[in-house]
Amino acid sequence: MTTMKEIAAAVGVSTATVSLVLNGRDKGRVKAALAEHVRRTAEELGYWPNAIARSLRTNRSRMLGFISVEVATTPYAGGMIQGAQDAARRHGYMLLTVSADDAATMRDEIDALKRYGVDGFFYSTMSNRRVDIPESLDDYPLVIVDASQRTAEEGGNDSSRRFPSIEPDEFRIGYDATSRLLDAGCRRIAYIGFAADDDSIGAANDNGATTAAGDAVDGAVGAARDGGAAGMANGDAVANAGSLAADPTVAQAGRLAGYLAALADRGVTPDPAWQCNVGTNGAALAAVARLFEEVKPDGFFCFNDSRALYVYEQAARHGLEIGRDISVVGVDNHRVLAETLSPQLTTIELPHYEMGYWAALQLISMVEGRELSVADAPAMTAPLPPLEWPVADDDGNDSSASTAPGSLDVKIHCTLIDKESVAPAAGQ
Amino acid sequence: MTTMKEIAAAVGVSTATVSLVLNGRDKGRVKAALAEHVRRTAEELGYWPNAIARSLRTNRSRMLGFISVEVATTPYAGGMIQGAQDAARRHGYMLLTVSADDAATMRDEIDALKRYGVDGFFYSTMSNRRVDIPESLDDYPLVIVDASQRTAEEGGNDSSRRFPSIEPDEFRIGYDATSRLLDAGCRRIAYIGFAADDDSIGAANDNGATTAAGDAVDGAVGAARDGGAAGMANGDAVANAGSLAADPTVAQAGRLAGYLAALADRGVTPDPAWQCNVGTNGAALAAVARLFEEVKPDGFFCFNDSRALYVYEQAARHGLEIGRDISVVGVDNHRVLAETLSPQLTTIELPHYEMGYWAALQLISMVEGRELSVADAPAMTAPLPPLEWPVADDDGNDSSASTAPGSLDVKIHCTLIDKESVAPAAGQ
DNA sequence: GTGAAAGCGCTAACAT
DNA sequence: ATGTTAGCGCTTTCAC
Repeated sequence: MTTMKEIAAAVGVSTATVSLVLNGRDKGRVKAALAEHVRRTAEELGYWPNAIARSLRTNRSRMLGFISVEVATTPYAGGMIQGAQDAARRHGYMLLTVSADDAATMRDEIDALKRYGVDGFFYSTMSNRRVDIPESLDDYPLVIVDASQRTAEEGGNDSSRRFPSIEPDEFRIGYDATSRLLDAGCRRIAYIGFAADDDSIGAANDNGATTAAGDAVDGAVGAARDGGAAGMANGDAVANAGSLAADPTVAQAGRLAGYLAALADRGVTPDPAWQCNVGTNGAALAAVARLFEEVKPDGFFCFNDSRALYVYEQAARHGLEIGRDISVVGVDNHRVLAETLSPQLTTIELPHYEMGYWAALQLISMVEGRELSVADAPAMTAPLPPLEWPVADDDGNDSSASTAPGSLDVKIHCTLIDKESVAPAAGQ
Repeated sequence: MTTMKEIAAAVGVSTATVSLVLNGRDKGRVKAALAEHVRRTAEELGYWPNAIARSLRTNRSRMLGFISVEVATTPYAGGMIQGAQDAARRHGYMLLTVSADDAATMRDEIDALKRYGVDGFFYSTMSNRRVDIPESLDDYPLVIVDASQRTAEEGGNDSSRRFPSIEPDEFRIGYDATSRLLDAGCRRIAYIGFAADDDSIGAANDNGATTAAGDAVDGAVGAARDGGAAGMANGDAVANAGSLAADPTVAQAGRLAGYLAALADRGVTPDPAWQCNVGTNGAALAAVARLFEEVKPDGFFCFNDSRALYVYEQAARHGLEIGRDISVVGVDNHRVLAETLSPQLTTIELPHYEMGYWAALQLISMVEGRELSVADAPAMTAPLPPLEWPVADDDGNDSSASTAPGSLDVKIHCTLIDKESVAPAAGQ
């Protein structure tokens, strides 16, 4: 491994000079010809800076910790990580990815990452929800991906800093999907939503509960429409305080609110019986079967593509052809299903890659204390909002951080990919 | 951040003494009482070693590079990485995960990882296949995960070292799955196999091609049965030389061979028409539909759970109940589908977590030049073979590496999870 | 403009 | 048995 010392010896200068030149700080300090000589020699000798030595000296590692909850079971985590990695690499950073499913592991992993000297953190979850950021991360630059921070009023960490986050615009997902179905002529539009498995029977399939849930979310429509995450501070979220387990309440409430708002805007009165919040497997399939038999919807908006599968199964069972007899729009959480059904299923794509990319740019700009150009982002399907975040001063005090604007929570628009699962003018 | 210097000052000894004690090298060098004092002070001051400084000094970073091809699109990569990470953490290592889909990116990522000073590499692919390890990795400890190395005879890098690898026992997957169906009483057992999308029509659905393919694989049965990967050195693999793209030939050939062998062992003569190698989406669905109509199998062994979906869809369409009218066994490549279908679909689980875990133990043992205990592996469903690999000497020469035994390719047994999709005694 | 020197936090060889 | 010293490769004053 070539070192600066060797280059210095070869050229006949000091290592200081080599360092200046190779770091581009030679402007007006080193004669151009000499600088050129140094650069050429470095090239010839195949020199690469030793990242570790540099880190020791500068106290910057150019490494970023990517903490995610439940990567192992999350098929789309890869896209997010890939996006973050691509952006990171482009700016000379490397990712240390780590997964933590419980508080103890989380603490250990954070400690480990700190000891390895990461410059900042990503904090990401398996499904969009409100999270508490561990206090031990308070002193570091951090960006939340596919989640947002629980406020103190919601029972969150009140001591904690406010961190920027990026998440899908859940309300708009529901709104766009439902609008697409309405455009196609559907009038009895079902929502196959999310319910935790242990109460998949309860919620939407029993009439009383359905109405209650419908009402609760109904009240949230106005707020959600303004881009706020109000209405998600519900009992469930609070009950799950401190837990790292899956809890897609934000996604569920947001998409449902969008669904209801779209119906309302088009003068369609939603029937609570159209809502079918299900868990997985047999019970879910049975619930969807009942929906087919009792409600006979002509359109289906599915919380995710995994749930769309139940609709496909039941359609087959009932001899209905999707894209002719009924229409289906799903949210593409799971790339696997895209592999199997993509040419058929109209989906709203969750821009995991883009969120990861954006988050990395944001994080690096925080770490380096300068704005980053978003221009070089490759193949970004979703528009990136401007980066903004108060910068730490030299003492490491992020003086203005605690007063950071709420707008740090960026909601990213997700595009609808039209496929044959939606009939031009559906009707049963 | 507390440093050794501060501890040394507080205790009144030199940093050298502190270093010895804190690294457990004080046995017979430092008085027990003093050592205890040092340890207590370190604890009180909240000391944690600075990994970067240590790395600079020791030339070991305790970081491992995890190179994977196409993580972003691979839902199960998470499990593998999780396994590797858990094992790594347990031994004080950290993972730098990186994904590369083309040769240029691969080169860049490898360079970057080297500069960050990783001690060794994982090399993993999206689906079990024969790979060439980039020559630039020849000087590092490396373990291949869910893949194996192409030999020179197969057209591989002849200059390269032989690296240990871990992969599923594909032959046995096919054998076990098919045996399970035979046990249940199935006699017309279809194989829904893998075909690249662009020729999903060609191979198994046209009679001539089917026979040819069947024959080719047939010849490989004997070899595969012995645990060798022979028969996989086929035209496809060679044609894909140097490409990083998906090419599940090993998995496809292995599972098919196992399927054929199981049938043969039970005296069932396989009909080439039973083989239905498909790609994805509409064409795949149509091919499976034809199979249902023309062949009417009573059992289905599916290359993966994604392909099992087509069977579920067609069963629904034909009013057949899975687990009563027909039986299905799939390979659980995609955890997402397990979420949706697991209580129904009998699967052979690919032990991604275990492979990652094993690979990490193997890699760390290579890095540290000592055997690692496998005893502490948590929840390993598959038995781990003993770790073995020649150790580099002090000069960094891995003298014996080039003569490493072929047994370094470890095939891991995958367990079958019985679910209701297989009828106790099926028959149509 | 350039070089000498100090030092980031740690470990290991070499004194005592 | 304990301490002293040198130095990993780099950056960064500060002299010249």
